[in-house]
Amino acid sequence: MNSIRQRFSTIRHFVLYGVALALLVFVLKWLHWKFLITDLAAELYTGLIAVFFTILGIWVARQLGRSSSTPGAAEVDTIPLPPTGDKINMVELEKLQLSPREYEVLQLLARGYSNADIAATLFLSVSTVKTHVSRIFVKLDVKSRTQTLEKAKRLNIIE
Amino acid sequence: MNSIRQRFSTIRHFVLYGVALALLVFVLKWLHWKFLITDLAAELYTGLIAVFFTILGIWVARQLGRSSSTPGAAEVDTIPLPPTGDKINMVELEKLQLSPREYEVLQLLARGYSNADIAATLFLSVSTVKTHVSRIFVKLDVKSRTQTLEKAKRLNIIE
DNA sequence: CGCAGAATGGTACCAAAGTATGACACTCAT
DNA sequence: ATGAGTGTCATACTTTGGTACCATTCTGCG
Repeated sequence: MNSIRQRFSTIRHFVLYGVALALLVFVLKWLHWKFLITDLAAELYTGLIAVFFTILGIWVARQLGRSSSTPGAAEVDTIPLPPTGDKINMVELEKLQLSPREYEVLQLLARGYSNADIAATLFLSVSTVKTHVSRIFVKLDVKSRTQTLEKAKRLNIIE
Repeated sequence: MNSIRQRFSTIRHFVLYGVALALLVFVLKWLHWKFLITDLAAELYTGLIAVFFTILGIWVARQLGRSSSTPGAAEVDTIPLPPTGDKINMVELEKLQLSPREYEVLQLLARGYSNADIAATLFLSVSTVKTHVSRIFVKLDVKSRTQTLEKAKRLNIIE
């Protein structure tokens, strides 16, 4: 519950969601009108709705997935992590006191992402990524991203 | 694309996907017929398609989400993950055609060593280490040491 | 309300990583 | 002996990573 509230707590998210919904209604109305004119549009109608809602579903899943992958979030909202082989060491993870955002960055870091990659993925500036990464270094007591990877792998705090 | 293939590699996935598609076609056909009878069904038609594809989108996202990582280079791996335990995957290791010295460097690299660290450990100059590392990058098809670590971990070619 | 903490972003600067290219010596098999 | 492969090292250059310091905005809490 908290994580959902947290996700949509910023104004930006509300605006984005609103715009998306408005766009959806608009497209549906337009398609509906178009649909009444010619029968050929029926297939197009179906197809477009399918594509739109598939993308919407992906987006929803990603939104939910983000909040479910944060540490310290005691309650996970309905969506459990997909069956991963080895479990993440939550004990060690809690010890590090990483913020949710920092853990997100850490996960991308562990996949070999560059700062620019992380920035692009999370829609951040490189500056912000650097800030997060630096804080991660302090909390993990390491001096480089390769050491971070090694330690994260050793502590088993990433999938 | 390859990650998708990887996801659908098991027979169970094929069966599930086939059943889902068959069900979809059936429902669509039925709804289409129903639609010709009464105009009220149009809204239901749209709604059901929307719900179905939203769920499909969520499913797709969750299938792709946890394993597909596309850093800047946008290169995809064809290698199926070997479910080996702790032993080093000699098969993959041989494929890479790393020279003995290169493998030595790789092992230190995987421990989070900097180029200077590696040079000091192996009694080499930093230049030499850089050369080795560059060749490792080419053979592993990566662009940075963090990507190297990630891939080496995934291929299970280091301890 | 005011404050702490999280998240974001910026500038400036230095260190490290990475690329490109060339060179030299050694081994080993054809 | 010749060429391929390896290992070594160098210079010059570009890119990325990392640190330090500061500012702004938003949220949660007492």
